[in-house]
Amino acid sequence: MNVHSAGDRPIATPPPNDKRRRILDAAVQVFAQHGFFHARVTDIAREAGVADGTIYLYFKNKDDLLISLFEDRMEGIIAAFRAELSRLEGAAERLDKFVEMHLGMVEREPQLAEVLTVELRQSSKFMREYKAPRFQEYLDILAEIFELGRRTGEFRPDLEPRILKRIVFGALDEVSLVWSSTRRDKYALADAAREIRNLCVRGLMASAAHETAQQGDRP
Amino acid sequence: MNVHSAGDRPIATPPPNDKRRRILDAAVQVFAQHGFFHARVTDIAREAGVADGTIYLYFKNKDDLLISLFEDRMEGIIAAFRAELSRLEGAAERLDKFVEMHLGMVEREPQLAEVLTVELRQSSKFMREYKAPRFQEYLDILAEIFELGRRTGEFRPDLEPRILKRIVFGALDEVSLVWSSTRRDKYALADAAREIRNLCVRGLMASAAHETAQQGDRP
Amino acid sequence: MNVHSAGDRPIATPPPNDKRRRILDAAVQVFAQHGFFHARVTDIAREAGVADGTIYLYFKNKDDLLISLFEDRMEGIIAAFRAELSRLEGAAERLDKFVEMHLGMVEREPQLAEVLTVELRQSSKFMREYKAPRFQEYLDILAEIFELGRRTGEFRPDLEPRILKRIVFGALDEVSLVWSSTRRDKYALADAAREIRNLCVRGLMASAAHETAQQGDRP
Amino acid sequence: MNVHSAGDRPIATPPPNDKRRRILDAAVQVFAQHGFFHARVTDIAREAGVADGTIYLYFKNKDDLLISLFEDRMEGIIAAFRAELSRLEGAAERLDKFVEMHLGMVEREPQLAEVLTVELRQSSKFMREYKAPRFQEYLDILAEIFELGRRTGEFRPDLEPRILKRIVFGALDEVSLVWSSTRRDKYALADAAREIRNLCVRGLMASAAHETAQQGDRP
DNA sequence: CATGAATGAGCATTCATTCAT
DNA sequence: CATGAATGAATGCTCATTCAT
Repeated sequence: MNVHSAGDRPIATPPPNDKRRRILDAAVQVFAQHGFFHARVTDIAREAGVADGTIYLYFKNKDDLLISLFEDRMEGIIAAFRAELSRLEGAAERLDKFVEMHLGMVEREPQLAEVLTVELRQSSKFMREYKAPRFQEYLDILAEIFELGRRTGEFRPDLEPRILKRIVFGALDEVSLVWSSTRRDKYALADAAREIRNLCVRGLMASAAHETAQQGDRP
Repeated sequence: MNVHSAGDRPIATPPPNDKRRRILDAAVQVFAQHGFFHARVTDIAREAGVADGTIYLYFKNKDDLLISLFEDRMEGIIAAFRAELSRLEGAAERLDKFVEMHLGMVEREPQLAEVLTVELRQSSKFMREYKAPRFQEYLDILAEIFELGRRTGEFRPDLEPRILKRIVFGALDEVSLVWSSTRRDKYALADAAREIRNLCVRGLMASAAHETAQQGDRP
Repeated sequence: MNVHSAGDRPIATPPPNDKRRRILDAAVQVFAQHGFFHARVTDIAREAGVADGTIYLYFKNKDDLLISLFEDRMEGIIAAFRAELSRLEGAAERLDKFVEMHLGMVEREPQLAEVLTVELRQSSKFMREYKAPRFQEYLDILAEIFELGRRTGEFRPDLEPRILKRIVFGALDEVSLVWSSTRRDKYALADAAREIRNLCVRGLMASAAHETAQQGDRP
Repeated sequence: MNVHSAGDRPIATPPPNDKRRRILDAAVQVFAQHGFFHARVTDIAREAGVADGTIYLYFKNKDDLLISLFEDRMEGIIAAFRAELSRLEGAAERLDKFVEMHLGMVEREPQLAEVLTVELRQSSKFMREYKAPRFQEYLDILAEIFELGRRTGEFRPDLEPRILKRIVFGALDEVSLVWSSTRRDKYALADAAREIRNLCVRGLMASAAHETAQQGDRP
């Protein structure tokens, strides 16, 4: 990302926190491949090209490594999402973009997606205290979209952003999980995106039926 | 369930497969409390009131215990769902019922719900081969509802049951997870049910906006 | 062996101690196949066609089963050896016969031979107290042959039966072990018998060399 | 052995592979005392003054520890034997030396002898694949002696080194086993050595009988 | 800062033995 | 006598974490 700054200093100077980054990158790979519990710290160290002990210079313990990984990656993702969304006006447009970006990320970095998705869940079991603030923030982007839509009258006034953010995230998450675990052979993520968008915009009911559905389509 | 028949036989008759059932019940508790990985076989044994070794008379190993638990419970759930749903006509009604039953189960047996939901995911990480056939069957109930709706014209003709079943399940699952992990203080599951139903029936858009939203917004 | 007596009683009457014998037979098979330590009592029970617990009606424990097996089989062997040897006059003839019978037994019942040979050794490690009286008796048959030869002047007067019995048994045992573990492909037991006999009768030295070897070498 | 060189270097220099050697030394003691199966890895660790886990840094598992122990010790023994034997001319002299060295080793290191002898046998039961190459090499030293004697005409031309090496090893082994397990009270190993030597040189037959049997050189 | 050898707590699993039927 | 389900003590091995260099 900060590629341009590279020329400013002698090339020999390693980027600050080179090791930390390499460890995090390695952790993504290893956690994604074996799952958090079966991942060995040694394997992460080897993958990162550092000694086992080095990991403990940057992270308190294995749990902390997962948490840090999560926070670190989410920070970037949240920033990117906010930047992109801020350029759009309507709530519907933004929701579309959110869905597109979420699934795009899954498609581009399936390993990362798997860690953020699957491993987070199980970790919440044993890290009861960890509230995953970045995850909340991520969800809040969604909530804000719903708020916006409600405020501007674009969306129904009776919708509950607090709940809807979970619903939409859950849908995205499940769809991503299937896609990445089945090695993308079942359906394209683009199809999933369209289906989610359709559900949000039109619901499930047959087009004409909509308004009429409530009153008169069964004579 | 068979409460009435209880009086018919001598009380002394021990329930068939008493031990197996007690172990499974104990496993639900212990897995839910500590998570699969942190759950100790010894704890399950103690909770079940049997010796450690007894567990291995009924299950191949700890993994098999989780899988068996999953299959066993899902079987009952699937049967109950099918029975209930078969009494309803419309796809929309059935979908409503499905949502209601899923969340009702979560509310009644949060521990079981957590195991079926959270632990299954992580287990799929390390039990790559386990395809969770009962879970597929459960999802298929959803898919069948969408098929039905599409066929009868009740639902949009362009919806994809294969994807939608994942979307709706993901939504239900996420909503359940939050509810059970936050100890129900955020919102009632009934609210979540209503929100999901609304999303399915009406989508997100403001009532009038619908058709117009697509064309009218961009003159 | 006692086949003739079978007709004397109703066929239905099972031979006394039928179970005990079946268990011992099974133990030979299972011990030979897996070794004493890796042999499971359950496997012996299955092979014998009895329940696990039944074994403990006839034997104190797994160790006792091995010991009993040993005593039981050795008893028969010793009796047979004594009977056969008593019909021969000379010590050399008897030694020949002993070698022939020992290796013959190995050839006919390799499984039994393996248990008596290999498993006994390791058991002596952990059953420090067990003196294997039948084994001593077996060795004594050999010692008696040497005694006889010494007394009659057939053998050298300076030989030590106490030690020679071990030497000859060790030779037989090792040769048997190799033969049975290599699945008889290296050499025939008959060759080994001849070699042992030659060693005893002629020693290793070239025929003429004998006396001269002792004096002529050191002038 | 390298006692003199001790003064040459700073005492602080730790022997290379200190831990590995200590573990092997400890294993000899513990295996000899309890037998392979009853020996606990924990006990070996304590005896070696290392942690349990340390053993697994040097050896794959308990089996591998036994095998490594065997290979390691045999290597030294084989080298020492070859060195010593190469200084002797005749086959008979070499055979004498072999017997002397084998029993000398048993006398000096009874624990090691017991492990190499007893535990190897039982291990071959469960480590079917392990061919004990060093043991073969050890036996081959014997075979070579017989070959030499046969070639030079010192020994009978009809002897079979392949079989005789087993016979002599078996004799030595059995004699050693008894000596070490009876805590040397029965006979001195020197007696056993003499007895084996006599058997090889003169056979068992009374002197007169001997030559007369063949030709009659004693009036 | 970095290393990686050493640590040792922790746990799933086995299997000889028992005993209620 | 016979059964075989149940027991629970016993142990090999793993791997997160430390710390001397």
